[in-house]
Parts: sequence; C-alpha cells; structure tokens
Amino acid sequence: MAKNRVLVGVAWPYSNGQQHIGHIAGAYLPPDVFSRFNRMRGNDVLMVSGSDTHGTPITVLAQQEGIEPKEVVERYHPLFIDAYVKLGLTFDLFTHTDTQVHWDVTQEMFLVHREKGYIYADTQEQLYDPVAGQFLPDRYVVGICPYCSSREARGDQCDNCGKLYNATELRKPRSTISGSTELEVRATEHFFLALDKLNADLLAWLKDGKEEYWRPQVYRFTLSELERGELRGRPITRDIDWGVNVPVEGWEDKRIYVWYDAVIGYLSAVVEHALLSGDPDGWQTWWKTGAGQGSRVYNFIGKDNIVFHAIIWPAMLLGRDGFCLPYDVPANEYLNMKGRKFSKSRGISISINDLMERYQPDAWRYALTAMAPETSDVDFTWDDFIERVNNELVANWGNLVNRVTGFAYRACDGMVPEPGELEPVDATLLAEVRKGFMEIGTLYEGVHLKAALEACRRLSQKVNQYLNAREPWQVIKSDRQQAHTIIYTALQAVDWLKIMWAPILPFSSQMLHEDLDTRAGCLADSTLKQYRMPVASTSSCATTMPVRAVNGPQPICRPANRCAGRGSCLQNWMPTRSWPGRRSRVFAVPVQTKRAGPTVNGPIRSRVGYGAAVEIHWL
RNA sequence: GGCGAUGUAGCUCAGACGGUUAGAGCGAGGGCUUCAUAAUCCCUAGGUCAGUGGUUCAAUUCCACUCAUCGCCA
Repeated sequence: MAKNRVLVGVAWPYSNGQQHIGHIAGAYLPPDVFSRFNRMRGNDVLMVSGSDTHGTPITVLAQQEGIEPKEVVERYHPLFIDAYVKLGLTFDLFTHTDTQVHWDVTQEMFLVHREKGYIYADTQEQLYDPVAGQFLPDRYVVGICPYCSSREARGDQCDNCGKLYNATELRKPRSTISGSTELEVRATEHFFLALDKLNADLLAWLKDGKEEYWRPQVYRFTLSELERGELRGRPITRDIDWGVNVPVEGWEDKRIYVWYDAVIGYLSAVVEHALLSGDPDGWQTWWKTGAGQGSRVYNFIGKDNIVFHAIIWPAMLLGRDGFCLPYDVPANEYLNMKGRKFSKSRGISISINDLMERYQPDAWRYALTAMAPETSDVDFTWDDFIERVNNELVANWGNLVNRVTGFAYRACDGMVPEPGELEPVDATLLAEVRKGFMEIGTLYEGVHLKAALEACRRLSQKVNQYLNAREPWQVIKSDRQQAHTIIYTALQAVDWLKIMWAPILPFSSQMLHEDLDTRAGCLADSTLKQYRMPVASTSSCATTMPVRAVNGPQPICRPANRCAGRGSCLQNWMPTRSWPGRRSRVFAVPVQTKRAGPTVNGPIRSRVGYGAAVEIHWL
C-alpha cells in the first residue's frame, strides 16, 4: 500500500430528495476537509462519490408521482452537484450508479463472486400481489404487526415495537401498490452473498491494527458483529425492474439489490475517473494491492451505514483477491435540528441548496466542522450557528487577519516590512505557530477535524495575545524598525495560519493568500512542504510583496446577520470576492439513457458508454 | 428484544494505565485597550462528571444494573 495515495470515498446519496445540513456535517464536508489537507500535504488524493440511483426510496417516489425512476434521479442529481460546488466540495468525480461503467463493474463483481462460490441461489417465500402482477419487497407491503398488533407495520419491521420479521408473518398484509389485500405467498428464487464464508477473514482484517485508530464506536460495533461469527447469507437480488440487471440467463425479470451495487460505486467511480483521464488501467493504481499499487481507502459515512462499509463492502472486496480494503471508516453521528431528526416530510429541514443562499461557504464550513457530530448526536440551532461564526470565526481569526493586514498596509506603505533582529517574544510566537503544522497536521491526518479546528483557533488567539502584548501601533511612534519587526512577525504567523485553516476555510484562506502576495497562485495547489522553512529564509511572506495592491485589505469574512432562518438577510454576507477557476476537475456526468436488457459483460474497461463529463472549477 | 454508542459547567464539547483545587470555547459579570469586523486581551462566577449498587485505601474514570437519547439488527 502506498502511503501517499489517499482514496476518499464519500457516502452515496439516494437521489430521491434534497440533502440537508445534517448530511453535510456528517458525511460530505469532513471528507472534503480531509482531502484538502491531504492534497496540501502532497499526497495523491482521489475523492469520489455519486448519486445512488437505485433502491426502493426512488421507485416508491416515482410511483407516487407517476413518473419514471430516472426522472426522479434527474431531478435531484443536479441539485446535489450545485450545492457541493457552492460549498467548495472538491470531488474528483461525482457520478451516479446508472452509468454503463457502473453496470459493468457491478456485473463483473457479481460474476466473480459467483464463480468463487461467494454467491449462491436459494428460494424464499415472499408475498405476491396478483393485481399488480409482482412480488412485494418489504417497503411495498404494510399490515398488522404479528407481535404488538400495531397497524401500519412495514413489511420487514414494525415501527412501533421495533421487531423484525418476514413479511409473510404480517397479519392482514396489504399491497401499497394496488391496495389489494388478496395477496399470495409464492416461492421466489434469489441470489445470496455468502457473508458467513468471509466472517473469519473479516475478523482477522479488523483485528489487524484497526483498534489503534478507528473511532471507538465504529470499531466496537464492527468487532461485536464479527466476533459473534453469525454473519449469514444475504439476498442480493430482488423482484423489481429498476436497478442493475442480473447477468445470468433466465434472471431477466430480477435486479441486483441496491445495497450490493451501491458500495461498488467506490470502485466503479475510480474506474470511470480513470477512463475520463485517458488512462483506462489507472484504477488499478488505487484499488489493487501489490508492489507500487494501492492506496489508503477512507469511507466517510453516517452512523447508519457502518455495517455496509465496515463489514459488507470489505467482505465483497475480500471475495475478490488483490483489492485494497478500507483503511478507515470515520463514521459520524447525526446533526439534528433541536433534538429532532431532520425530516423533510415533517418540515424539519434546512436543505443544502438553501445554505449558500443564506451565508458564505466558509461560514458553513467553519460552523459545521465546529459542530461536527464526531462522538455523539448534536443539535443544530440557528443561534449556535450565528454565535460560532460571529464570536469565534470572525472575532478570533477574521478580526486578527483584518487588524494585521490592515495595520501593515497603512503603516508600511502596503508592503510586508523588512524585519530587524527578532526579539525572543517574536521568535517564540513564530516557533509556536510553526509547531502547529505538525500538531494540526496530525489531527487532520487522524480525521480529528474538530480538534484541528480548535487547535487553529487556539493559535490564532496566540497571535492576538502577541499583538496586544507588543502593541506595534504604540511602538511605531518611537521605534519604526522594531514596529516593522512586530508586523513582520504577525504577518508571518498569519500567513502560516492561513495554511492550517485552509482545509476548513478554503475561500477565505485563498483571499488572504492573495492579499499577502498578489502574485500568489491557488493555495489549494500549494503543498505544506513549501512552507516548512526557517523564518529567516521564508519566501511565502517575501519582504518585497505588497500586502495588497490597490485599496487595502478587505475583510476575509464578515459577521452573520441575526435574522438567519427567516430569509432575505443576505446582502452583507455573500462572498466578498469571486475568483476565476483555478483547477479543473471532472465532476458530474448526466444521467444516461437506460439500457435495455441484461448485459453480460466482458472486461470492465471494454465500454465507455456514458454521457459527457462536465468540467468544474474549484479552489 | 439483541448489539453498539451517548448522557461532564446556561450552551457546544475535551478529559483522565482510577489518586492533589475536573478543563476549553461560547454565553454571563467585571476590567484594560483602541491597530481591528462594537472586535482583541485580562480577571471572575458556574459542575455532588445521568441514577443506584459493587470492586478499591481511593471512582466522575473500572464492573453490574437502571433511566433517557440515537444507530444497527442483513
């Protein structure tokens, strides 16, 4: 495994509705912060995800609205992309599961698993609706709970008492498709993934050092599941007509169950990225083990998804030889709205597509990182959001930048001053800030993003303290040279801090980057290595560079207006500047036309039949 | 029901192979300062660390159980 290759897999959102800030805080912003850090660190990073286009949530919604599942996907997929771009999420590829590549990769994996004996066929008894002429998977049937007699129990589980059962045990079952209660129990054949055969291997993989760095709740949950040794075969096909075809003769009327194909997206998206990059075999560099190959694979998810990413997907990879298994699965808990789960149906929701209409991206990135539910569920409140942005981000870091660059601009003719001999206090400050590269870098690397944010804030405070102690605005009246030394020191500290902040605050860091050096390029293209230099010879804050060429520095971030949540209070909180695109990334692929009939495929690089990619620029 | 997690100052969270006065930020009260985005900086107040029982010389930190909340149960 090559340590400097980092593959960041982000949970695949169901494209059956808009996402809310709970999703962002839990599973979408953290991988971006992490990826940005790794890129600046000089690692090769590939961050991929896409819309999960299959599954009953989508077909149910389509049925309700009387439209095709594809139309549901086409409605929400672009909304995801729009919000991600505005928030500055740097996906190398955000695709979806209805691409030819994904179908090919999925079917290939299915065939390999089957050939190796990890997939077998078995019959199940299931409810059949003669009126609709189809079998009824769990979400398509309701009835009376066999245990607590609750009405409106779902096909597989009762919401009231939480019991699990087979739909055939339901009393008075009713089809949600036709409404019919004249249901039959029929035998139906399905393929199963033999997880039991992989239980021991999974346990060995988990126990091989994962306890050292996995989040405790993820590790313990996974461990307890595996140690019981009771993993069972799990059905991977269903009697539906939306999803990836089963690549076996005689199975044309069934589809691969969404959970099996969705996680394969982590592989198929890399394959697709390789094809788009003109290097069809490039995916192996990321996924295959062996000399000079492989990567550290991270899967950022919510806590509801742990079983799929820490057990099932690793099992599927073990079922093929020579593939990298997840290195870490940093699952987050939930960000809730005042103790209640975000729920679109109950009107408890802040959609991610609303976020950028209200506040600038870095405000969200800061607040949601600070509030991140890393160890337990967290309540989101607007007051909390406003206070964090105004009293922490703006007051501490934003104001520091403003006072330092502003004073430097006015007192030193818009140039970074030539420092004299550093006093011990000056050198001490710079030494402390420089240590932050190591300390904060370690935190980012271990995905302790909240702690990294706090460490950044603490260092920013050190610089504020330093300024209050040194008072350059007083010193300059009597000793110009010493004042210049102080300003230089503060500027250097701020210049370093902007790098430490950059993964969380890419937009404002870029703004400051340009304020300190008008010839500066894109900060996201820089690597931390460049900045690990002794103060005396640092080039990042070169003494001949203007602090800001024309009108003096502008605030890099501004206070948030108190009327958040009620709309139309945005005028003073939009990004203060915009940039031309600096860096292009293949980002989105339009939903392609649904293909007809089953596809029994050959090698996975044989087809490139997907729609045109879109180039997106990001910082 | 089973498994896992969470429950620490008003709020959001840290923390401790068990051991002197349990930490931070925000909020609150007071003060200095004015380079700065009514920001900074300093000081103060605030907690019987969910409850009960157990192990121990000593537990908030380990164990058991209870309660509340969340996730998973293929």
